[in-house]
Amino acid sequence: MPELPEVEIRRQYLETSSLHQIIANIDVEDRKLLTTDYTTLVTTLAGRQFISTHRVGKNLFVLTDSPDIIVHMHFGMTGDLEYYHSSLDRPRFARIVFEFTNGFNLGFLCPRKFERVGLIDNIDAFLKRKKIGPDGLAISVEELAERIYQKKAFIKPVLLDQSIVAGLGNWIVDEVLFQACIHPERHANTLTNDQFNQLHNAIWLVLKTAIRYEATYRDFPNSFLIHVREWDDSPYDDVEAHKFCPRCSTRIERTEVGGRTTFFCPKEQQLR
DNA sequence: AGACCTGTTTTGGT
DNA sequence: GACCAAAACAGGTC
Repeated sequence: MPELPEVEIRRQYLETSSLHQIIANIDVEDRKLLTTDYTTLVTTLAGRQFISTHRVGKNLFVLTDSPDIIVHMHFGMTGDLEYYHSSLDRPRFARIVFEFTNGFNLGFLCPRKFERVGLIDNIDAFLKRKKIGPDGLAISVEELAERIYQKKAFIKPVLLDQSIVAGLGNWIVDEVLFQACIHPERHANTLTNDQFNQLHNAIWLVLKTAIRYEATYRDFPNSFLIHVREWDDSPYDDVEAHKFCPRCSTRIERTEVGGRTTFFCPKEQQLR
């Protein structure tokens, strides 16, 4: 699921594959995926080239050779990028394709159509309008504490809220709370200073680890909770082994918090 | 008013 | 073949 680490990897991918090539056309299979009118998108971008990238949370911005023409990409839950040459190699679900004059293409893959692409003219204005908070890797402990401290809701939905801190999705929040030993239903305004520090460290650890392993979950350290998720292609034969806490061997609980599937260790992540 | 919570959207994989 | 997963936003409640 493209959360901050996956979007960072896609950013690096786009940066190494698709800069400094002139855009000839954009092929769009389903216009619902666009947040900008199709004709405007094509006429604005034709003849231009991508020159750099920027990421905030799960949002990828691709800057062009015109300062106020920026492509915004959001990868939804299954979005991906693939750079390819021949149209015969067009990947499945490449519903938006940036065609370059050199014959290469950048495909934006959208299997579930939860993805969005559009033009913006100013990144800061966009972030403000969308109420996107500081990036998970850029936020300081003080800033994090300040923002969480005033919320009364459960800590899990608070961490999922992109206006508090940007880039954390469902599995990352579970992992962060596990690493910080905080119960997902702990009320945000009851956290101690120690816990804010643990939370900040955990966010850093989880995001950095995910980026280092290019978000390939099975490669993550054994100390990670993520291995209990069934969609982790287990490298081990005994799938049952993954249903237990990697630190204390207690059976991991699966519940719903704020309408989202939640995994946690009932022994190490207790309320109060 | 504002904080919080729930429902809807979308489709492929199981 | 029904059901689940996900993020963001709309709409609801108190």
